[in-house]
Amino acid sequence: MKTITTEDPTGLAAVLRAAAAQVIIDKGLGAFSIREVARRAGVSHAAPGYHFGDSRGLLTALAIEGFETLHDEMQVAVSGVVDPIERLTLIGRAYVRVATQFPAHCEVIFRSDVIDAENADYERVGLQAFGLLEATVQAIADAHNPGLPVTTAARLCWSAMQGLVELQPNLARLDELSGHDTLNIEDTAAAFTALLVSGLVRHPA
Amino acid sequence: MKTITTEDPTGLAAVLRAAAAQVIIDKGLGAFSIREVARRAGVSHAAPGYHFGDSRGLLTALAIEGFETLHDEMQVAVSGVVDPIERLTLIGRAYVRVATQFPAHCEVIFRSDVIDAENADYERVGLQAFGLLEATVQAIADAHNPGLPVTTAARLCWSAMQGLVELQPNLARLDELSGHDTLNIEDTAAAFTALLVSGLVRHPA
DNA sequence: CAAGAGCACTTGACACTGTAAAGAGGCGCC
DNA sequence: GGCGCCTCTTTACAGTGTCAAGTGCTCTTG
Repeated sequence: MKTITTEDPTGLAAVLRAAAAQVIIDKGLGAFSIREVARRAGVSHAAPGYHFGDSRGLLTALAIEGFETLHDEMQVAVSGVVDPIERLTLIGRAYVRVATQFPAHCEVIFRSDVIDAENADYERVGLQAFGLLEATVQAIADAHNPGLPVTTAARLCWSAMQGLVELQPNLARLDELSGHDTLNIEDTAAAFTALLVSGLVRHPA
Repeated sequence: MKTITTEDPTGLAAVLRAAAAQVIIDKGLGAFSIREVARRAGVSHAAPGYHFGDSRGLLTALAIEGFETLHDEMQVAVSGVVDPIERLTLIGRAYVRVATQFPAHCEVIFRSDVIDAENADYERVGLQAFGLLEATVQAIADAHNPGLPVTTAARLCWSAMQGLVELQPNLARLDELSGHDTLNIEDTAAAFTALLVSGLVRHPA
């Protein structure tokens, strides 16, 4: 289990990843610059190239770290919890929490225009993380709805959480314009999960 | 009603927008270059700067066009349909259809790192598009579930669709790896809507 | 212990980028 | 006719990604 290095990373590669994340946070992915990363790490402008090939390689490494953290945090969040619906809720919360805590990593995860989405490690950790979610949805199906199309449902849950993460700035702005105060993103995720579980339509009891 | 100019745009600004979209499609947003846009439009490299200020301005213009098209297409899709659930399904289909048809525009819509998300027109057309969705969810609540938290539900729907659009390449790759064939994205959107409406859990009848 | 090999970088170079400033040409209007 | 504006072009410059070559350092091997 390897997560994002937050304190005193050893090895230049880890230092560079951390610096890259910070650059994305400070200047945005659109203004990301590999030379700026090198500058912050206190090394020559070509050092990142040695470790990661090119900027795509560096960002891919970040995406992999992000997926790993996502998987680990979701795993930790559900440990000891048996009720599958509760597990799904905790997974959703963990998802958006990681996205909030490591915005740079999560911003890069699905941006196939700047990362190498066919990287073997990327695919492996991605599958691993998605597998965790799918197993939980499967457990819900087993317990409450045998006819549920599990794969589709799991993809819907993932889409909803990723969509929430992406839309978050716009939703916050929406709240700002309309006056009501913004709901915590983790609570929004929990509210989404509740709706996903029970549906938009009230069924006859 | 103004949509994306697909044939013979008049005026350099429109030509530049169209060229920009094509550059994003061909080289990806990560490799987007304003000079390349100018080259394709057959003008000097500084011409886009005159019309849009900087690259952020150009991409913001694209995002606005995207929101407008989204709104118009969703509107057209539901015209004449009264059943709110059917309307929601059609809106979802329209959403992913537009995203497929104009990938460059939709790729840029929520990327606040490369666009100016506080642009007044951007906010206006965004609100307009979201309003259409929210009204439909409200109609569902009125007809089938008065207790539904409409705003949250509408945001969930939007998140799910945007998430689907973003995850689409990964989902397709997932299918590829596991053998089954990929479902059409529009059909996936419809399946998502069906699940959103009825929920993950089967309720006692 | 000296020679070599390989690793982890640095230096230098090049083509390309975004953006600002100044220039140029055409057009309508007083 | 001259003036000013609108629309673009030219010129310039600092910054960028990436490649090739160079540099020191360590570790191995004879």
